[in-house]
Amino acid sequence: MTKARTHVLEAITQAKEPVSARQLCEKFQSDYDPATVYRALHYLEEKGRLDSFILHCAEHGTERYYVLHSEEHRHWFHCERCHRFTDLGLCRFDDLVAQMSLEKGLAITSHTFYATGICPECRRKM
Amino acid sequence: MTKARTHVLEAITQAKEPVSARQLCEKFQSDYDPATVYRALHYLEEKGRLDSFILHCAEHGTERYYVLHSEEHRHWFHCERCHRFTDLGLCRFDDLVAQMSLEKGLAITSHTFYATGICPECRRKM
DNA sequence: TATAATTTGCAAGTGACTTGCAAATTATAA
DNA sequence: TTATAATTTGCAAGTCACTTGCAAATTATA
Repeated sequence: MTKARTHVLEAITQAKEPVSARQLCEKFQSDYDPATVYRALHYLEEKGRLDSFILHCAEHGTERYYVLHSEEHRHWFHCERCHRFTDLGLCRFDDLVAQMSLEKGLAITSHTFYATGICPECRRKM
Repeated sequence: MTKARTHVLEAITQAKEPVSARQLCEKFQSDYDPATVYRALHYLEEKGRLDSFILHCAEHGTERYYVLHSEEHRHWFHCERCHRFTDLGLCRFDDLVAQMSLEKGLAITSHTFYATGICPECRRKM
């Protein structure tokens, strides 16, 4: 592991919620080139240390977010105000997805789910 | 309605499955500038005639897809081989989403769901 | 250590849009 | 129906989130 990769992994470990590539590029802008950050993310995901997903939000556009890899499949809520994520826990859609799969004869290998709205903290401030 | 907007809306109506902006730009490349196609899509969505969502697939990257607007919230399956969509029917996640919302005190205003894998036609050809 | 293999920074390139602006359409008024 | 006002279009350039080529700098292996 090189310094860049170690630092990127540490940043994501400490975040405890999904972090976008752009956030990491900003955080490390005085240490590493964006290309290095992106390459570190690819490397870490390829090595199974990170998971990622793409989410679109009106304010930040379409970005890829990274979390530490886990065997368990989780879903996230994204706050439209503060842009922080809330863990929605382990996936509870497996039965419904299996049912859809059966109904249409599909071989569903993965699914994407996320919820958006306002988190409790932001609601309090409204 | 101008000609461009009418033609874009017709193309989406005939497709009966989500169509990407890029597909429409290609279809109309000899008739309209891509900027016009994009502007027509914004106009039609703004006027409530279209709904859209963003989906990322390995082969086509991240693109916005458009369908005719409907009051009912539906979800789609995207085939990784032929890139066609299969309608998964009306949303069945409302109860689960409400439950997540309650558990975490979130004001969930929308959610995104899509499944990916191989459709029956592509599976037959494997 | 010396040498081989890998990674990094920089700059340029991509893909999916987005925007400024003048010309062409379309809508409204007379 | 035509004059005028408002909107839309095409073109070219710009933006944003990456991606890539290549030589220099690191890191790994002998």
